[in-house]
This record gives sequence, C-alpha cells and structure tokens, in this order.
Amino acid sequence: MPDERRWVRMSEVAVAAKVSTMTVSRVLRSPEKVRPETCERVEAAIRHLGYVPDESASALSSRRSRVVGALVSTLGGSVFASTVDGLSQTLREAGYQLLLATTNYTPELEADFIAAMLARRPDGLVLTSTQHTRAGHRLLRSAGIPIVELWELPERPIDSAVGFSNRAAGKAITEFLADIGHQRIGFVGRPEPSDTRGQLRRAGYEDALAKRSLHAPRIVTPAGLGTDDPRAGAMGLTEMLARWPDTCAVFCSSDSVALGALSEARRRGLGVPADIAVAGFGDFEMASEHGLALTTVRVPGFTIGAQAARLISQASKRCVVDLGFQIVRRITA
Amino acid sequence: MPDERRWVRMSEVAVAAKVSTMTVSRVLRSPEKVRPETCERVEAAIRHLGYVPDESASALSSRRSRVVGALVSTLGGSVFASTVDGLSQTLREAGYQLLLATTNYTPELEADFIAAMLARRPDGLVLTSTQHTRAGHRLLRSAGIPIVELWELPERPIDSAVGFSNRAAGKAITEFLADIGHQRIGFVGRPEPSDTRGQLRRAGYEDALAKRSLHAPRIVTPAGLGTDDPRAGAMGLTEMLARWPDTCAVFCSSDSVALGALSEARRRGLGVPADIAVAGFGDFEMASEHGLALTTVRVPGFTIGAQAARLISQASKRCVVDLGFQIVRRITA
DNA sequence: TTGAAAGCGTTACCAA
DNA sequence: TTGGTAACGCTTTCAA
Repeated sequence: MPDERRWVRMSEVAVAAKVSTMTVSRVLRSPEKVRPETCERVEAAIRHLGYVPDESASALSSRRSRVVGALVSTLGGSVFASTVDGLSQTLREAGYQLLLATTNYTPELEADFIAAMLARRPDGLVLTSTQHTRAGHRLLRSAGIPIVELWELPERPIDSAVGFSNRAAGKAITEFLADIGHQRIGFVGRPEPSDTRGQLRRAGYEDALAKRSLHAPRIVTPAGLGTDDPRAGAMGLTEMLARWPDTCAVFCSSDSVALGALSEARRRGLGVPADIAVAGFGDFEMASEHGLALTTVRVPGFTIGAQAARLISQASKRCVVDLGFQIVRRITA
Repeated sequence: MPDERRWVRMSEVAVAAKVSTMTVSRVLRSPEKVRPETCERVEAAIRHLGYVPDESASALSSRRSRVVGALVSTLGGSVFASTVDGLSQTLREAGYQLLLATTNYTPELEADFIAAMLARRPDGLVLTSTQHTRAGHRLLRSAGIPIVELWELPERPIDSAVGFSNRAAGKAITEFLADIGHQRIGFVGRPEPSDTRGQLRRAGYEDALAKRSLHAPRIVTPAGLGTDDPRAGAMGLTEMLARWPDTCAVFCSSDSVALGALSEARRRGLGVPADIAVAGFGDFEMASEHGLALTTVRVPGFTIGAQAARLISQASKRCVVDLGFQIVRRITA
C-alpha cells in the first residue's frame, strides 16, 4: 500500500485562492452563487493542489450524506444485478453514491443490516425484500428518509415501491400458455417461504387455472437447492412428468429454472415445445432470441433500479410505481 | 417519506447511562476496555433509546471510514456479480461496508469515479479494470490505502491484485480442445479494445495454436454488440463457418457467447460436439451440468471478491494472488 | 476503568 | 458576492 496520504484540506485551497473556506465550499456546491472570476481562481487552486473534498465532514455538517443504501438478497442468479446496475448509474448521474449490502436471504439479520446502513445516514434506502421483521420494519418507518421497496407492489408499502405484480405476471403467462392450446400446465419453482415473489407467481398460476376452469394445480418445488438453480428445473420436470405424465407445458418460476427444464427435456428426447412447452420468468440475457429463445415474462429490472433512484433523488412523495411486465413469446412455448 | 427524524446522539445515551460519551464510544468499539456492569448499563441505554451511531462523525474523527469502494465495469452479463457478492459478504463480516459504482466501460470517466470514491475516504479500493488512465493511475497511487485490482494478474500492479491469468486460461482451454482431438479451432469473442481480458484470452488461444503448430489463428469478433451478448456467438459461429468451413471447435470468450454459438449450431442442425465443439469461459450458472452442460473454464469469481476483501480488512502488504482456473469438461466439447 | 477537552473538515447562519 | 463563527457527533489524547 502506498504511504499514508496527507489529504489537502479545504482551508489550504482557500489560502491558495485567497478566499475563505466558505467560498471554496460554494464553488463546489453552488457555483452559481460565486462570481465567475473567483470561481475560476478557486477551481485552479483545487486542480493545482489535487484537492478531494471529504464527504464525511460534509455529511456531518450538512446532514446530507449523498449516499443511498441498497439491501439486496443476492447479486448472483442474474435477478437483481441489472436492478443494481440501474440504481448505481442513475444515482451517480444525480450525484449520489451507492452503499450496497447483500443479505444472502437471512431475514433474521435484516434489522442489523438496516441499522448498519442507517449509521451512514443515507439520503434514501432501497430494498429488494418486501417482507420485514418487526425490528426491521420499525427502523425503516422511523428512518425519516425515502424508502423504496423493489420488485413487487406491496399491499402496505413502508413508503414507496417500484415494481410489478408478480401474481398478475404468473397469471398472465399461465393464461398465455392456455391460450396457445395447452390444457395441462404445471408449475416448477422454489419452495422457500422466504421467496415471496416466487410464491406470488405460483398464486398467479393458480388464479389462471381457476379462471380457465382447467385442472387442479400441478406444483413441483424441488427442495434443498439454491435460489435459481437450474437443477430445480431438471428435477422439477422429472417429478412433474412422473406425477402427471400428460402435462404438456410448464411455467418455471425463473429463467434459470426453465433452463434446467429445457436441459432435462432434451436429455429425455422430448421435443420443445411439441412434447413439452416451457416458459420462464425474467427474460434474463440467456433467454434471448439467439440464446435459449425462451418464452418468458420480461420484467424491467434495470428500469426498476433507475426509477427507484429517481424517486429518491427527486425526493418524490410516497408512491407505488407499477412498471408492468411483458409476455415474450419465442420458441419454447 | 416518514417525518424528519431526530437522531439520538451519543451524549444522550451517555446521560441515560450516567457515563461520559467516551465510555459509550468504548462500549461500541472496544467493549473489553469497559467494566462489564458499565457496559451493560450503556447497552441497555442504547437499546432503550434506539441509538444508531453516526458513522460520518466517527469517520471524521477517527480517520477510518470502515467503507471499501468497488469500481466495477458492469453487474450485468453475470461476470462480476458473484465477485461483488463475495466482496460484500466478506467485507461485512469484517465490519466494513461496500460503496459500489459501475463504470459501464467508460474509461474516460475513471478518474472522476475514483475521485468520487476517495471523497468518502475509503479504507480500501477494489477495481475490476487493470488498465487505467493517467489521471486515474495518479489518484490511485497517491491514495494511501490498499488498492486491489481484480480478475487479472497485471504485470505492474498498482498495489495488490487477486485473479488469474486470462492468457494462461485461454491457452489451456485451447490446448484442451486440441488434446481431445480438434485440429481446427476457432476463437469467437468481442472486439472491444477496452476488454483487456478478452484480448488476453485470445492471445492465449494464439499461444496454444503456435505451441501445437496447428493452423493460423481463426478469429471472429462480431462488431457492434454489447459485452457478453449471445448474438456475438451466433453471428460469430456463422462467420467462422463461412470463412473456415472445416472448423471443428470454437473457443468463445465467455459462456454467454458460447450460448449463442450453441443456439446457432442447433439452428443449423449441427451436432454438438459431433459436428462442432463449443467451449465457453466463466462457468456461469447457466453452464452447469443441468443447464447448458457447457465445457468451459471455471474462474473463482466469488472467491476473488472474498479474497480481495480479506486483503483489505487485514491490511495485508502488497501482493498478487493467483487463484487459478479450471477446465471443466461437460458435453459440448 | 473513566472522563474532560480539543479537535476531525466541512457547512449553516448571519453579518458585512 | 463574500467572510467569520459556531456547530455537526464522534474519537483522540492525556490526565485522573
């Protein structure tokens, strides 16, 4: 590591530019309030001395940290990565920085994570979970900053929310499968109760079956696998066909799971979609036309992040933004 | 947004516990230096008042921010997501928080990004790019904190580095393809000069051809596509077979690209690996046994992040850690 | 083991 | 348009 650095202080810039620290501060935060010539002199001094402001001091003094915290369950599995990307880029454009923590699906620790973020006095907080522990909920409600819950439209949001209805999406894709002629549709997903969104998609699937007066739900949720593990799809399809051999379409709770189902179908020599249709969820990169060409539900991951960033940077009032979803038909169904 | 919050100050905790603020501070940072009974009294007051320390003030006073900055080109495309996951989790265990910025492959802005991070006075900085602008380089060298470059072993690292040799990996997988009987091997990848790692894999590919005295390099790099776009693989395979029809194996610069190649092969009715063998790079989740079953190079993405976190939290001295890679043979080659 | 005082580097507030 | 002064909430340092 390089030698301990001595940071240049604002007062040194002030001396060099023959102004007070207040003027330097103004040049940085509201240059329009400073006479152009003064401004230039200060900027020259800043460049010359290589001054980098200390945001901790700024935050302490101004009570604005220009930081936004994000609590994400995981970055693996493609699901939230693009959302964090959208957050990060959009926040930066608005002059904020992103403090990120991955909770790895451990709700018990949620309150600790939230407290750790709040210790930085962020100007906003973003969460991908919409289910909270009592302690977490209390901390969030009393934080006094915009809170945005993502990837769902909670019935009773803490503050704001940006997402779409997982239940409506599950229903829509199931109805779509029915519309294109599939009468016996199964659901392959994850069993974890902590995966609220997966549960909602499954509920949507059941809604569709009921609405169309099809059969009783055919649900398979292989246990003991990680989130979005393709094996869930492979094992799931196997179990599905064992229990209900006449199943002609499966809706998988995510594209990764659908990939596993596709792989298992191929292994069995089953034609897709002739023998078994497969639909996924997410429209991850791999689902694209020149990839798996998967029929799936496209959800606006990046936009969710970008929109959440805007809500916070514009200090919008409480709102719930439904960004919708889209059925994308490709060749697997 | 909830009403503006009045945060509880340490001095209020001190009053409630009938001690000085210093004792409260000690309870938080080094409880072993405080008499157990005092400790308990203070902790009770903290819980009772719902005190959440202000890290900005702490950072300002102690000159330790307990924040580590990470500059990542992108989170999409699966490449760095698991590394950031590893970073985030491991840093948290060590009591640090992660400040994340995605640069979206814009090297001109690198210096701005670095300066923005340095403004938080992080205790360490992690970068996925190993090529820097002059300005960026200067800032990094003089930052006075541990800097860790990831996913490559730079010849002249700024400080520390954690990764593997992309060139050796490209060479190894190409030699592997030769070993299993392929005499005419092509490379499909990305053309961007900013993608140093892709270039190095390609160089490794050429190394292998030369070493085995095979043919002249057969390199195809479809232009105008995003990083890790499966279309690059689809278009790449098409072009490869047009220019060198007898090609019997392709090494793709990433698993996403390999997915595109696989898709194109299927579209053409080409057997894999009978007619054309395909190898990828990365061993992303989709490459797994129950997914694409792709022959690929496994790289320790998560571990790279975790190890970088350790280097920083343990204030290790300058070092370059080679975490290696692994050829994973599945069914596509 | 505990406490008092003096910063840490910036910005709010008010005055000139 | 600019500057002086007093915080901001914590930790360092030194003394008790």
